[in-house]
Amino acid sequence: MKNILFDFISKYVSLTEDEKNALLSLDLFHSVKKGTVLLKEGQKSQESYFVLKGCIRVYYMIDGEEKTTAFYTELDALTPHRVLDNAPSDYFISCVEDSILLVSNADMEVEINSKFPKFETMCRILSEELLTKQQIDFDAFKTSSPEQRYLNLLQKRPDLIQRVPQHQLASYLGIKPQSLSRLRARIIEKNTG
Amino acid sequence: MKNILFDFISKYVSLTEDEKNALLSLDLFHSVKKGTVLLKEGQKSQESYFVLKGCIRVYYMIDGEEKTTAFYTELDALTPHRVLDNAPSDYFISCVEDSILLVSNADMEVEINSKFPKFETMCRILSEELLTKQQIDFDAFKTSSPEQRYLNLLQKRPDLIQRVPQHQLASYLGIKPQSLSRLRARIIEKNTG
DNA sequence: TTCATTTCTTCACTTAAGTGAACGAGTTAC
DNA sequence: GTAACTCGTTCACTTAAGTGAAGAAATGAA
Repeated sequence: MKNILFDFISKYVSLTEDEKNALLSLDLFHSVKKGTVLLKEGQKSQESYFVLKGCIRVYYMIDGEEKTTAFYTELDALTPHRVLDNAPSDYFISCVEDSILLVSNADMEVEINSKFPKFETMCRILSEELLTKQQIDFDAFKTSSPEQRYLNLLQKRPDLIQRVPQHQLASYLGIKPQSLSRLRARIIEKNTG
Repeated sequence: MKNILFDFISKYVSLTEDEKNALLSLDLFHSVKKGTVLLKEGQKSQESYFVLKGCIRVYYMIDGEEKTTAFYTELDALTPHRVLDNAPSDYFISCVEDSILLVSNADMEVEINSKFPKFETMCRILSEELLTKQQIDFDAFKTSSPEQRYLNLLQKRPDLIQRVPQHQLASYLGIKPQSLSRLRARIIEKNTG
């Protein structure tokens, strides 16, 4: 697990042994069971998550229905956006699979940033990358139909289709589970006959 | 115009007269006619835009159809995301109305940032704000139907509905102009009885 | 002004997603 | 082991968006 983390960081900044040890001393690693809810609607989100292994999910509860808006898998970082304005969350975060997460809170970030300015640099770069990815994903979603979104997902994140329940995948694509079933049948139909 | 800019900046950092003059000496202000295309698909985008007056629009050309993904109006900032990885743009930016824009390029930003570190601070805060807004908008889009999106737009940006052509608005909502007409008729029907 | 173009709406028809119900295949709990 | 639940699929029906055509209104250009 340590290696996964340090390999990831090394893409952005290089760390000394001291810095690595300082990071490890913070007790960042957490094992989380499938189904665990990390953040509930109404709570003030204090923590950021980095996925080392497994999958976590963001969803809203609207008219009694879950609406999934994002999945985070290996090497994805999730900083709840309400952290900034400190308003209570209007969504949930939960664990799709048994996962190993790196969990940090604001205090830890202040501590590590003050000791090692490198981390701030890395965070800035990461947040710019995130913004770019976000914009590209948003544009792709807006400019395509549910079927195109599904085919796109099949290309870009084929693992998700295997590891995530269909009804969560459906709402991520902006449709109902029944429609996803139909849509899949339609695609198979096209390719077979 | 100058005042609009400095009032905006003062929300983030306070500037000395020297700094204000340095900014003004850069010749940032540009008047742009309605219909002008600021960036074409295939070009490498070098410029960032800040809208002082008017409205600009981002759109993709897919199968010969324009798909509008964003409108930027007074006090909105648009930094084309491909700037970061320097790949050619896959979208267009054009002027919806006669507008007054603040246009900057990478060279200017380097110059002003090196002279006045305050600007870098402001840019970091702005980019965090932008990421948060983006995430909220994306979630709202994903979790709602075209009709809900239209009603939401009516609440949040009623001016857009007046100043933007319906067919651009329609593609922004993810539907065809005919469907937007129908949708509007349906809403009026409901409210009338 | 006049002609042409763009823009918006309406209509009839097609296609795909929403809804509610039902069923079988797993899973989980007791 | 069995009952309860979850999950995915299918079906029939409803609703809303896509499509192509047509026409009225507004806009722009010669």
